[in-house]
Amino acid sequence: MKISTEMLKGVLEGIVLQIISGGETYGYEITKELNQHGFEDLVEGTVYTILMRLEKNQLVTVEKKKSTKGPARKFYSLNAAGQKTLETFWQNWEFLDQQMTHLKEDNHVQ
Amino acid sequence: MKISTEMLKGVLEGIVLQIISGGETYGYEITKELNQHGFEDLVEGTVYTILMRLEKNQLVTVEKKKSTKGPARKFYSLNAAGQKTLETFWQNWEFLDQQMTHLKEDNHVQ
DNA sequence: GCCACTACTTAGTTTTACTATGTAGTGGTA
DNA sequence: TACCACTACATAGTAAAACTAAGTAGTGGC
Repeated sequence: MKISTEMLKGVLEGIVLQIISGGETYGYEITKELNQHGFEDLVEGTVYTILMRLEKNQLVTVEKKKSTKGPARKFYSLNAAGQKTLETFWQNWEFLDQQMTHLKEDNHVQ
Repeated sequence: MKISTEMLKGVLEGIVLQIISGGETYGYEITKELNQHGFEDLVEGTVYTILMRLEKNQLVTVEKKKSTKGPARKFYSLNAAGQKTLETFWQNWEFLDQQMTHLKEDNHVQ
């Protein structure tokens, strides 16, 4: 099973924030992690554009570190604004989740 | 609480399908119903574009009926393809929901 | 006659993710 | 040492979906 790409809009940014909140990480690793957790078709390009957006919106701090396996990695961490945004994201998600549950149950005629 | 608009992309079409599956209805009514169920900021224009997409994609049948309160209403019903799409939508939603739950629990460091 | 409410339509914009491609560093191996 | 696989980041252009904003039109009440 894979997730329809349109359904991810507005959710993917929160997902990436959540992963970063679990500990300093970088784009390539985030992509691999998501690929192994249901987001099979997600490619690097998508993750990098999100990371750049997060940086532009000042939700993360970035630190470049050398790797033994390739080019230098850009490690991302959440700052206070990022934490706040993440909390708001989960509140929104939970609210939407509730509405969807109601919608399905209330409206289920059959 | 209102739902962030970006989070709705790809979800709203399923929501509208679900509402129609509960019984023949029309755009204006769907809008009002959603406005009263957490989707406060949703406006008619958005619903109508979705309805036209559903019609274009042949997921619904349309019947025009006179109203005593204004212009004629366009009543929508799901056809077989619409039912199928709705089922797939809920499967996708549930899968995403599960992934989100895992993501939040597995990754929750604090 | 005007207004509120009902009801549908649509052109243009914004946001977000995808497609596709490119650049570059490291280590293994033939 | 030349090549390849893998690691790692960047970005221009496109597509999809919802929003903004404005319009048209019918009905009944005051």
